[in-house]
Parts: sequence; C-alpha cells; structure tokens
Amino acid sequence: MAKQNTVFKDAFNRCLTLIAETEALPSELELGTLLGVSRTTVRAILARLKELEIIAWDKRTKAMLRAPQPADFFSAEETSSLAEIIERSFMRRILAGGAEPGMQINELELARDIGTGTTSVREFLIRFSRFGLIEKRPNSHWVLKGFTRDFALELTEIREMFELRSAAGFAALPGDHPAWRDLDDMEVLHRDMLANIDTRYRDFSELDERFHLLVHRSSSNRFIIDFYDIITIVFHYHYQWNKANDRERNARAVEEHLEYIAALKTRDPATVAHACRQHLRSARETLLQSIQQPDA
Amino acid sequence: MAKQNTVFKDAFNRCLTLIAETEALPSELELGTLLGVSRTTVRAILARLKELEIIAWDKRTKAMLRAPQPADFFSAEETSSLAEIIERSFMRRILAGGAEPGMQINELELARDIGTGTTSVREFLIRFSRFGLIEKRPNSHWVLKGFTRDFALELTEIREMFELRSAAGFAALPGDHPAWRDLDDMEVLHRDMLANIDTRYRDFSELDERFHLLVHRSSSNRFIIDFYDIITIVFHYHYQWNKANDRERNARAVEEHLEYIAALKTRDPATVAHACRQHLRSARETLLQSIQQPDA
DNA sequence: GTTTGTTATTTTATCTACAATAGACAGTTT
DNA sequence: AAACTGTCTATTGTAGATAAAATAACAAAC
Repeated sequence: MAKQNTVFKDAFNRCLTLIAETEALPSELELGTLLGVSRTTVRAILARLKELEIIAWDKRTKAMLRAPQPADFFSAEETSSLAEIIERSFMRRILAGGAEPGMQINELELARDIGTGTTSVREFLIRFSRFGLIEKRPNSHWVLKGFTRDFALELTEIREMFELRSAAGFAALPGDHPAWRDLDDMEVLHRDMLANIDTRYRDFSELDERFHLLVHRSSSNRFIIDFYDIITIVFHYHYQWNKANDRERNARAVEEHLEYIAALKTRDPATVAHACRQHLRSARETLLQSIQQPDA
Repeated sequence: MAKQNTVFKDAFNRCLTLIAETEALPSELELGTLLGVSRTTVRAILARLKELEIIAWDKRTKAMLRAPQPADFFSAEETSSLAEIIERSFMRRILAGGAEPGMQINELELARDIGTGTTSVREFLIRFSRFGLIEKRPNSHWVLKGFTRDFALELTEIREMFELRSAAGFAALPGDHPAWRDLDDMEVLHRDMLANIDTRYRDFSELDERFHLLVHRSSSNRFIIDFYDIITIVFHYHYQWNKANDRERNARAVEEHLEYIAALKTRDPATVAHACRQHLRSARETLLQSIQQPDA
C-alpha cells in the first residue's frame, strides 16, 4: 500500500473546520500554506469537497454549497500518521506491559503486532534510540534498557543542569525581548488554570511543556532545546499512566511555576536559581515516586 | 543484493591476524566470542580458511598449514559496513564540498551517488540528525544546517558543562576505582607521545578521544556519554580536513592533557576545574579558527 | 561434558517497487 | 503583469522480498 494518505485526510479534516467559518475559499496556493500542505494535496481536498457536494468548484470559483457535517470528517484513527501509531503502540508495550529491563525487542514481531511494515518500525526505533531507553546490538536485536530509577536520575541530572542555565539566560534577556511578553501570557494562563484547578488540572501537562520550552528557547542552544524532547515524551507518557494524586500534584506545580515566573521577572540570578531548583526538585520527586523500586 | 557479507569479511580478516600468532585454533564457539560473531559466521570463516589451504580442518582438528599472506585478506573497502561508507561519503560532501547552510539534501541523489539503496541512506540521515547538523522537513527534503560558528559554539557550550561535571565526578571517585589505573595508563601513553611528538602527532586524535571518554565515563550518565559521540565525530572529521599547524596544536594539547591528568590526581575540585577549563578553552579556539566566518 | 555436524528457523540489513506528496513550469484568467 | 490553475516530474514514505547472519536444537563424536 506504499504511502498512507494521512496527510491528505488530516488536512481535509482541518480544511472542513476552516471553511465552516468562511463563505468563499481562497486560492489553491493560499489554502496550501494555510493547511501546511502542497498544492497537489489541496487539489485532492478540493476534489473531495466537490464530490461530497460541499462546494461547487470550477477553476477559480469555489462556492460553499452546504455546511460540513460530522459524517464528512475522516475518523481520528485514519488521520494519525504511522509514526504516531507506532510510538503509541511501542510506549504502551514498554511502559504498561510488564516490560523488564534487558528484554529483547524484535522488529518483525513489533511490526506484525502493530500491523505495519518493518521499515517503519525500524526507523522509529532508530529515532527513538536517542532517548536512551533502548540500545541496538548490530546484526541482532534491540535491548530495552527500561524506564528505571537510574534512567530517571540521569535524565533529571541533565535537565537540572540545562534548565538552570536556560533560566539564568532568560533572566539576562534584554527588556524588549519578545520572550518577556510570552512570559506574561504564560503567567495569565497559569492564573486561569489555578482559579479553576478542579476542572482544569488535567490540562497541566500541556501547559507544563509549553512553559519549560519557553524557558529553554532562551538558551538558543539546539542541544538544550532538542534534549527537551526527551523530557517531553517521558513526562507525557508518565502523566498518562500515573494519575495518583494528580489534582494535588498539578495544583502544587502550577503554584511553583508562578513562583518561578515571578523569580524570572526579578531578573536576580540567585532568586531565579532558587525558584528553578525548587520546582525541579519536586518534579524529580514526582517522577521517582512513580517508578517501582527494582529491589526493595 | 540484500545484505552485504561485510561481517564475514571483516571477521575473516581479523581472524587471519589472530591465527598468525598462534599454532592451534580454538573451538568454534570460542572463536566466535573472540571475533564477536556467531557460530554460523565462524564456520564460514573456517570453510574459507580450508579452501585457501591455510588450515587443515577436520572436525575438531584445525592445524595451521601456512602463514596467512597479504593476498589472503579482503581489501579494506570490502570490509567496511555500508553505514561507514555512507557516513564517509556524506561527511566529505558536506564538509569538503562547498556545502552552504540551508542547502537541501536529497535522499535519492545521495543514494545514487554513493551507489546504495535509499533505505540505508535514509536510516543514516535519521541517525545522523541527532547531531544537530541536519533537519527533516516531513514529506520533503532534509535541510543542511551547516557546520557554522553557531553550531561550534552551541556544541562547545554543552561540552564544557558536561566535562566540568564529569571531571569533578572523576576526582571524587573512590581511590580503588579502576578508572585511576586507566588514568595512569593514559598518562604513560601521553608521555610516550610527547617524547616522540614529531613522528606521532598524527595519532593524537585517537588518544584525545580515548582520554575524554575516560573522563566522561565516570559520570555514569548515559546522556553525557552519548553526547560525546557528537564531539567525537565533529573532531574526527575536523582533524582530517584542518591540518594547519597540527604538529604544534597537538603538542600543546598533549601537554594540556598531562596538566589535566595531574590536576585530576590532586583530587582538588578547584585545581581540576581550572585545568579542565584551560584545556577546553584552547580546544574551542582551535575549532573556531577552522570555521570560515559567515560574513567577515 | 565439551565440541562439532547438521539442519532448520528466525531475524536483521538491504534492495526494489509504488502510491502519496511536494514542487516546477507553462498556460490561463483577471 | 500578477495571480491562479492544469499538467507533469521528482522525491518521499512504506510495503514486501531476499541474502546474510544470528539463534536454536540435538544427536554424534571425542
């Protein structure tokens, strides 16, 4: 089946929500940049819109005929790219299923399980290996190193190093740097969440990611920013499977973020470092608590 | 042509040098662990040794008939794995050839150029992308970010952070830790090289890598150790194409290493940090000097 | 009890093929 | 002439096939 047309399907769905608002459709080129796809794909989308009689399309006249309906959309499973599917399957396997460190990972078996070719699985594993959770034995299998206490400690050690440096860098940014405005916006978002924490605490994961990324961006060091991908993926899946006390934990974390933001605004190195350390310490505790002790 | 049999060829060559020393050959299993290959490959090697009438092989009697000759070996090109070939080609292209930052990288073109399938090139690029020199545009080409001054600065920033931490960790190792013995050995190697620097300065690159890796190992943090791969590859190719004043540079670096080693042995944090900073500063200078200024 | 012969099976590394997608160029419309 | 569209080509993403290499099993030989 060569390539899946998930780019088309996903863009088609996004196009439906887009045109629900407006009357007339823009040019093919413009639509392309709007949706982030090439003209080829735009034309495929227009063709389908016409086929479903949502628009009338003749050359440059594209008139709305009717509003899009739920049935017009492609289902969510169809729009996720193969890489996303593989990542989810893999993470479920190694985190949820009793995956022991040292376990062998088999490309063929994984591929069969997920229902894809081996090529995609292989490429995923290569990409994923930079997270330090798996390791390749050439001409042989991959080895799962496991989400162990050691992993968490090594990860947080680097995180703390990087974030202290980034935070110091942030505080030293010139006053007219756009990051300060982003920080203000971030503060508002945090206050909003704190005011409605009972209903909104589940959204913290995403806010957390955005906040730390903002801090790291100021370092303008690609290695620091790239490393944050590892943090993101670990915490993302970690939040999904460890929900114990999450309301309290997240409320506390939002407060720490606000203290951290206030510290950044003082621009005083010692204050910043203190707030940063404080928050990272509790983040580490949370992570460690969720990991089963290997031999306790 | 599916898989190249480079594992066999390379192991065969190593086997030839191995048996040149000894009279009798060990068991198949033992030979396998010695060469780091499976019994299947060992038997293929033995079969070829017999065919060339280098040994007489009948069951468990494996007697040497004659010493291996240069003609018996596979040529060097034949034994390098596809990944190595691709890496070399690629580095030559992007470092030697006038590769501008922002240039597009084309999988198909690269593959045709090197004479391999696209899969291998693709996998190489994915693996290589973690070095921060290239970036993928999904469904489209790769972009060369280039070996620029910014890259070098970002790289060395992390390097200095990591190495200072590793060096401090090294100095704090217990006195009976095997790393101290390794450090003694390392010191001897450095003194040897310094004594014959005029003839040996070209070997510094390898010694440099081994020394810093020894220091980093003490961190026992996989992210620090992995990051050193980037340093290694950058400096490896950097040494290859920038030979200006290399004798003086390397002589100076060996001396700095010796000071660094002496500092580690004092186990005094301030002394260690000072020597470490000193050496890293001149390493950075060397690297920066070799990079063309973007607009000077 | 270790080593080998034998044989079979499994898995990886690599190539090739093809649909999806991107992108280029020339022709058309306003 | 600027913006848009029709058409075509080139490249990527993915599946599937195949040789090399690993792994396994077990009886026979030493």
